[in-house]
Amino acid sequence: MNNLTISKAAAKAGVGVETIRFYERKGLIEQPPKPLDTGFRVYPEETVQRVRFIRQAQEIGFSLREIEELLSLRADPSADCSDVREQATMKLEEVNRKITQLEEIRGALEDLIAACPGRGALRACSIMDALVAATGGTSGHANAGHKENPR
Amino acid sequence: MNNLTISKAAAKAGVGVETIRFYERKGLIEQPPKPLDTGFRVYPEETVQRVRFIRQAQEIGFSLREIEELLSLRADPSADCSDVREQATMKLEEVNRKITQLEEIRGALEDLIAACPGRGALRACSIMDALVAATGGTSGHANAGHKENPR
DNA sequence: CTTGACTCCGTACCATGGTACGGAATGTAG
DNA sequence: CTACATTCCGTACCATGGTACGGAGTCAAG
Repeated sequence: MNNLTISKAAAKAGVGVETIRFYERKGLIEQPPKPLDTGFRVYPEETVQRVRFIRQAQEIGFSLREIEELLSLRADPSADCSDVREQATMKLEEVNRKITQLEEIRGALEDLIAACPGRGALRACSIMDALVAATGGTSGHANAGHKENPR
Repeated sequence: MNNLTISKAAAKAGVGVETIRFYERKGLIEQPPKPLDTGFRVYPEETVQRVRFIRQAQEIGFSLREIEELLSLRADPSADCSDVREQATMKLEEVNRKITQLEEIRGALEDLIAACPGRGALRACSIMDALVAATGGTSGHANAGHKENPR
């Protein structure tokens, strides 16, 4: 039986049955038709892919609404390209912003790790210190070393 | 008066007063003591920084609990360095995973944008198509990098 | 000293993203 | 054919992350 029933599709996508149904209700994935003769639906592989994508996108801070927007972007030659293009460009900018923020945090974590066993424990004692040092904190106390990057 | 009352601190951090209080209750930021003579609390600049950090971290998919963990990581020379180091390393790996996922989505968006006005509309018609093309689709997940589409 | 804005604190309510429950129909193994 | 699992569907409940409300105190201006 290669037929993906809902529980098999869910298992393959790494979620529970209820989650699949929930996404169907929300319109994030489409509910396959019920084979008229019998009662149980059969899910295509694509659904599994979509669910996996949804979970990935959630992990990096997209809401289900935003994910729906991402998924509905299609470069259909018959559709209005300039519209799709614009939307995709906006999403792309958002993605780039997120990457930038993550890279800042990455830098701070690296500073923290570097500062830790090195006995010279005066610099970058916390994430906040590392970030303030890196971004040139607006006021108050500041500066310990890392790359300069004043805004 | 340079004294940050709660509403000024909130405005400076770009959130509402209630959000500040909510974070206090959750222990994400500390509540400044009430100056005994008078009734209103005064917030240090650091609180503004922290709140901004919290919001940034939320945008990239960290929960408040995780953010608290991030914020409590301190390379205090008197603390157990190997513990801090381990935790920070785990967070770092998580951050790197997120960056990788974002880069995948970025690649897919770029493919989509590239496919759009170029009338050769056969490749990368949607995010899912672009991702499937990039990662080699069917069940396993594999290499990143988004050129090529062995259809 | 009154007025209006702001603070403090507790409690209530809200949206998002699920998870659980229960009864009826269906499918599949022995 | 019987038993047990699975599906289907609706409704209820849950945790997270806030937002709103209301009463009482406080502060600053006029």
